[in-house]
Amino acid sequence: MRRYPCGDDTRRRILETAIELFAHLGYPGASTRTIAHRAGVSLPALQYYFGGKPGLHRACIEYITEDVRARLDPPAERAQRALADGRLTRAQLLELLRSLIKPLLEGLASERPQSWALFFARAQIEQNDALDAIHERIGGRLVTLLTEIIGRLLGEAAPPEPRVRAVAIVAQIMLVGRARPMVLRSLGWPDFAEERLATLQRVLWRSIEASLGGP
Amino acid sequence: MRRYPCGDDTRRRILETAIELFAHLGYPGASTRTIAHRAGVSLPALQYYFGGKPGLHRACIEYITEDVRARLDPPAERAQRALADGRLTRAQLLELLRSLIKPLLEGLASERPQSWALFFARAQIEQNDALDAIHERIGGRLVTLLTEIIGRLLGEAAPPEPRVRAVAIVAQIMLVGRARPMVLRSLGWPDFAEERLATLQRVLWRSIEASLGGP
DNA sequence: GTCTATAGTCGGATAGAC
DNA sequence: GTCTATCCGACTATAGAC
Repeated sequence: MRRYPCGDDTRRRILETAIELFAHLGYPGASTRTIAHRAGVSLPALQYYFGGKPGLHRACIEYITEDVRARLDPPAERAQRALADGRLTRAQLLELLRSLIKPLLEGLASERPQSWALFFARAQIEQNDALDAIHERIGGRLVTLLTEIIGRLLGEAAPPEPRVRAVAIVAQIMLVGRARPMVLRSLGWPDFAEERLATLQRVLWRSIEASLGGP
Repeated sequence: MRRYPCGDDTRRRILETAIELFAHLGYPGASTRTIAHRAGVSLPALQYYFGGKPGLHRACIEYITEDVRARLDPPAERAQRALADGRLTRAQLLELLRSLIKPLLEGLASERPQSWALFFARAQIEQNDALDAIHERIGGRLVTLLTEIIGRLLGEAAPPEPRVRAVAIVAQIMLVGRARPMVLRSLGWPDFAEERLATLQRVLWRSIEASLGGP
């Protein structure tokens, strides 16, 4: 773990600016000049802190995944313990499911200006390292947990079914972050302001619950 | 409607090459040089046929959306007529829903090499014209139809609910095309070869059906 | 109509002063 | 450690020959 004596918050500022610009302009479109300018540092500072453009991008991935992982970890551990403990009622299983889904939806939809979700979406399409990092730190564990819960909710079901359903549920939630403009257009909404987000959350949850056999 | 006396299939070849490269390298990453080279034409030919890089990209969008629209039109019109005709049983409504969803899934997942889906995904994030074209020619009508069908299936439900659910269903299906690498990794599948695609299709449909109250 | 050659712009990276 | 000034490569677009 390196220390950045004089530049710890400079580093932060560069990272957040870079995420914003990578998200809005794409990796090739966001020039190091623009990033440096908007972050209020000189061009060689990027070289100094991150070794170059690819290094900066990797650092952005780390910065984001680390944050999301931290937010997702507590409910994930709680769920894991509960599942290990033994028999759970249907209501308890649904509650576990909900506790895992809720922070994901909130985190993707409202917490950060939306740049994170866009960065996410772009990285997933453009870069392979990003995919690895996301899957390793977030996606893999989440899907495994959801699969376990769904498997119990569905009772006996052929092996791939719970996993496919878990992925489909994550997809429904991710769509808020990833396909935001398309979704807003289709819904005729201007944004995901609080009440609308709450509506979306409620409807999605009702749909998921129903797809698993109802409450 | 313009004619391209000597270059109609040249135009086609350029378009398909361009889609492939835009999809894999992104708009800024796919240089006109590379596109021209891979298509077996000279650099100025792109200028001649499409007026420049932006024009070429617009033409790609048109080429794809026109194809998808053509494939989606027959079931959409059939559904529209059926809905106008009057009372439909639950089974009939579900069958309509399925007839709209099926070509979408097949088209996105298998028909074209996957480049189309990637092009789609990129364009949706990067370009606004693409979003307009897609919504106008495909998404808007599809979501409206699904909303109508779902509204009837759900009986009385608050206004936004059927529409939100329609969008969520489209999202689940789109995920096959858009987040393909992520989905494959999460499922531990190498590809969407026939049996696996069929499994996916079956599970998704069962889940959708259940979320709307079962068969 | 289709090509070769080139102009003009902008990108990432670095050398060297402070 | 952080800056200014600069290099070199790659891109789009166009001018003009055939």
